[in-house]
Amino acid sequence: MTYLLIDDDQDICELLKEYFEQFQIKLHTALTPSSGLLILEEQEPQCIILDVMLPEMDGFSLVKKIREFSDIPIIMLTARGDVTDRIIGLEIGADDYLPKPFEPRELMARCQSLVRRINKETKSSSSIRFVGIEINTENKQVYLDKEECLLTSTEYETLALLAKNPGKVFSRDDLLNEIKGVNAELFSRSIDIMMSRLRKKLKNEDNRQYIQTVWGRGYQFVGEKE
Amino acid sequence: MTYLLIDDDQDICELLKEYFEQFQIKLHTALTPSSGLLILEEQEPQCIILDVMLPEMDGFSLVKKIREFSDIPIIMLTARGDVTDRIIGLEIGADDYLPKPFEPRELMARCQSLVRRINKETKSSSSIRFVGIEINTENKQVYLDKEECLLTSTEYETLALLAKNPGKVFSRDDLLNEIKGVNAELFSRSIDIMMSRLRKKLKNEDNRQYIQTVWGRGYQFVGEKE
DNA sequence: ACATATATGTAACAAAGTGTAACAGTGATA
DNA sequence: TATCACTGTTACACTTTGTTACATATATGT
Repeated sequence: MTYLLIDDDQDICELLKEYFEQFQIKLHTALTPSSGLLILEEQEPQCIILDVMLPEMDGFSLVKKIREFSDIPIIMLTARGDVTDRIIGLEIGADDYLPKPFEPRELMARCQSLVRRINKETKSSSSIRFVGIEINTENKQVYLDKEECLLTSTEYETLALLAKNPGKVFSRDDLLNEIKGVNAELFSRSIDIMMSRLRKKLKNEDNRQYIQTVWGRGYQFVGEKE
Repeated sequence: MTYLLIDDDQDICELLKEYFEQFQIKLHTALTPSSGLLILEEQEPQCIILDVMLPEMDGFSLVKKIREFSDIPIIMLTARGDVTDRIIGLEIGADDYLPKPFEPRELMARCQSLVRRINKETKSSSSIRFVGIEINTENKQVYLDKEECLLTSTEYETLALLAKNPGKVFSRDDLLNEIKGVNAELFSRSIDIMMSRLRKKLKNEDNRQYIQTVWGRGYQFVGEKE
């Protein structure tokens, strides 16, 4: 678990860092929005805690900026009693707020509640599900419209890798490295052949295409979330 | 939009019912947990607002009960300043709380924030829709008057980029950078050709032009919102 | 109005990337 | 050994994309 706190009060940063550590949560802290954005990119935290009053840029603008590229849960720290602040924050895209001063325990509870909810929505169980397909990563079986679909191990690994990152484009290199482990020869068509075989097996009645070619770049998984 | 309020204070129920109506939100109200559960089953609201103090059964037990069969967003109304109440609520599975007394506008903002988040996570609007065209960004398919329109990956990416920013003009540079990633050579006509091909494929019966040339500057998407 | 320079639309061609059938090699198993 | 499932190679057809070339459209100066 990694969270990010953006607050210009060094004392609060230190305090919360220690408090969160007790619960095995790594709390990265940033005193300015710009350094916060950097950490956000590098560490990919599960949750952001944000003070409304910040140097450089106020908290609302920062929320807007983050929302341009990420759906990460955001909790804002506002001045007590300032209702409009809280409403604006929520309307802009924050997920929660906490009036200052607050108890660390409450902040923790709110973070965990948010993160739990998001995690449940996204991954949760050991199955990756999209409309018409279920990929059980535990016993490595694939179901097409509830029908079991028999894949070879390579086919399964490839599909699972793609489906874990829907929309992400994997080059043939990436795939060879991820699946075969080593960097095999690049001028091989083996990936193409495997994709062809995989696609043939994944044909269901809707004629849905789960694996899509991105010309000149590789392959990607596409599917509608259930 | 349908929400459910469970509160034994008849006045608050009436007040909020009227307030929410202004925003085209149907607020069902229940004075007791048992009747609340009934409504929950029948109406399938998108969000539940719950008073902590209730007859029959306290709010926390009710949250637990609801959580046994549903992940619906729950907002709890607590007595002001009672931190433990709020923490317990969150830990048990509520998604948010609001201390009494509260402003209706804030309650509304919190509800909408929660519902928006859930909808984004699950299904809902992963499609960009305009009159006569639908761009499903999840499975990357385009429909013209409900008819599937087969685009190549470059064509799709270009269309999606333009349609995500209707009215915004993209220069050929912008497009090359966004689609190809790098800043390819500028004196190429490849974008023009692709637009030509894309336009040809996007011809529907109305002869609507979704992609418009902005002379000397680039291209933009135009479409009527449904 | 006209000429000129510059932008854009698109057909036709060329180059590169991809799909897949058919065959071949590999290793496991009986 | 024979069999079988799995994976990779070759070969060829097809798709996607970019280039050239020319027609057309727009802006600007005289």
